[in-house]
Amino acid sequence: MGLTKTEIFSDQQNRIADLAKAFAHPARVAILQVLIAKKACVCGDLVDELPLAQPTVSQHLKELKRIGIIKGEIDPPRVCYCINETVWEEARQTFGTLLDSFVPATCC
Amino acid sequence: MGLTKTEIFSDQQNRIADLAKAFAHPARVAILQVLIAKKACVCGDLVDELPLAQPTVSQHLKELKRIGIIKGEIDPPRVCYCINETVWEEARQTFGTLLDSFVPATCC
DNA sequence: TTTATTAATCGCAATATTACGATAGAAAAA
DNA sequence: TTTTTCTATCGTAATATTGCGATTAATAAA
Repeated sequence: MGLTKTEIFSDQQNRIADLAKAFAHPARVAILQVLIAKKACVCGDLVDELPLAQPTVSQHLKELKRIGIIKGEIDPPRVCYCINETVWEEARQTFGTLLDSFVPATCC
Repeated sequence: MGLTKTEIFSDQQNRIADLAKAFAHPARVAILQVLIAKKACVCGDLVDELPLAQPTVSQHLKELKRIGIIKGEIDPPRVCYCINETVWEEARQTFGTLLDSFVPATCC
């Protein structure tokens, strides 16, 4: 089917999954790392930094914007992208809480 | 194409992406949460806990095993799944480091 | 106005993912 | 041995994702 049954999971579970998608592709990881490294926001130099075609980069940027973890400021003819501090913090909290919720115990 | 060009990204970037995939689907988030909640490892009750068919759950478990974040001990006819402490810690470190690497600055 | 520059979008092709019914396999229980 | 129980795998269908060439849109520059 390829259709995730989002309606049968909690909002929290769906949000975690969405936030994780921001990091679930190496190109998006690379994009985020570049945005972090260049403290100021990088514009279309992203295309130069990455071994991907411009439309492909643009598509990943769109996905990251959909998730909310980056934002783009239009400064024609360029667009300036940067990390969305609020959502980044949400991700930090979310994954922090989730990853800290496991307490090792004797198991299998 | 649908084919991620893994070879053009670093091992680190590919590993981050893979670890993120463990959390990038609400069903897998749910599975991991169940495994954490039942301190001991849960067997096939996962199917009862989740609103998904048994083959679907099995497929998600396979993906989680591929990533390494869970392990399954065969105890016929059951299989006992649990969090792989080592890989979970790797994820904690990985996402911790990544998410802490962003320092807010004046931007767009 | 014409020409660059930059980035989004369209359209397509290829592959991946998600889901599940049906089936198979493996071992315990009857 | 037959049956039951549990889980993996197969096969299939539907949708999603990834990637890119070509095009478009928007603005600045010439």
